[in-house]
Amino acid sequence: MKLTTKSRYAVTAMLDIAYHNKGNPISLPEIADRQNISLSYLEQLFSRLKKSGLVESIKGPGGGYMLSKGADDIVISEVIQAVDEDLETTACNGKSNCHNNHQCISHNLWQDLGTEIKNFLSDITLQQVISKNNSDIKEIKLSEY
Amino acid sequence: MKLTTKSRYAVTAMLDIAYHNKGNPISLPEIADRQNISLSYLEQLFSRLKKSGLVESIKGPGGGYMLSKGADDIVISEVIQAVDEDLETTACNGKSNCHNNHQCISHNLWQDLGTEIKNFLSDITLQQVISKNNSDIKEIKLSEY
DNA sequence: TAATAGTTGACAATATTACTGGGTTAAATC
DNA sequence: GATTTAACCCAGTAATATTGTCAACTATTA
Repeated sequence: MKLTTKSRYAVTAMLDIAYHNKGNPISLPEIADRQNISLSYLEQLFSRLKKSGLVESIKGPGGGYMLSKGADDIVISEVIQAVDEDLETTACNGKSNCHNNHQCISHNLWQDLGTEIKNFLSDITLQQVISKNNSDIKEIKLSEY
Repeated sequence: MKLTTKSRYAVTAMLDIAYHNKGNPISLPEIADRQNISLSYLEQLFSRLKKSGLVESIKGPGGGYMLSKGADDIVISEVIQAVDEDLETTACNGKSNCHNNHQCISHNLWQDLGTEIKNFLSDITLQQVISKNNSDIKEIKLSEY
């Protein structure tokens, strides 16, 4: 489970769709403008998101992308995995170049942590992030008065 | 808070030191061998880890690196930040190129999530990861008999 | 004191990844 | 049917990660 600007863009774009979705598809130029991500790059990301079955596309004017599941049915980790395709294998996974036990143990150390991070991101849906943000906004608005 | 192979190497190396530390310093060639990381790269990473005050070095034969604090006093997030130096600013942070509210909201969406991830990694110490792993090992050894 | 094992730093070279730009195809509207 | 809008595809460039090499410098040990 890597976590780079690439995955951030992907998650941000997915959040953008979930947030602005009113039943109609959202076009990439829209997202590119709102999120300051280059259109070309978004296209590449969405190519992967589509392959992973997270979004559906409609061509032509008025077209764009829609979530293929509900926003409360898509977790952050699957968005990240869709664009990263990283199997995250450590060098010592049953291979012969494992000299001793210590090496295996050290490798396991990270894997444990990696699993925890993944579990964490598997517990958060797009909808949860949006809802949390909306309540923050409400608080801000309230405090203005 | 980025999370790349680079930060994984740094965390793994720190875990390696914490795990093998018996009061004596651990040399980078040892770690490079155990973790299959190139020595050059480790040197670069530890240059940063030292600048951040996470490790201390002893030169000469028998030398190497030691944790400058206890393993239960070093959290994962500070290791990652030491090698990544990433301020992680979104494009719309009080800048003038924020066209509308929607853009700000979308940017905030990620920042909320990023904060949660960081908090999560700030709650885990090196020692916790190692202890968890040790108990796993005990279970494995028990099941062998 | 000489030799050795180790850290430290600088730098170049390469491999990988992030990102950009230009064209093609499909659908909708005029 | 021409034009527009948007997805889609492919090549190129820029940035970053990773490895390699060389040269000090430092402490240990013989």
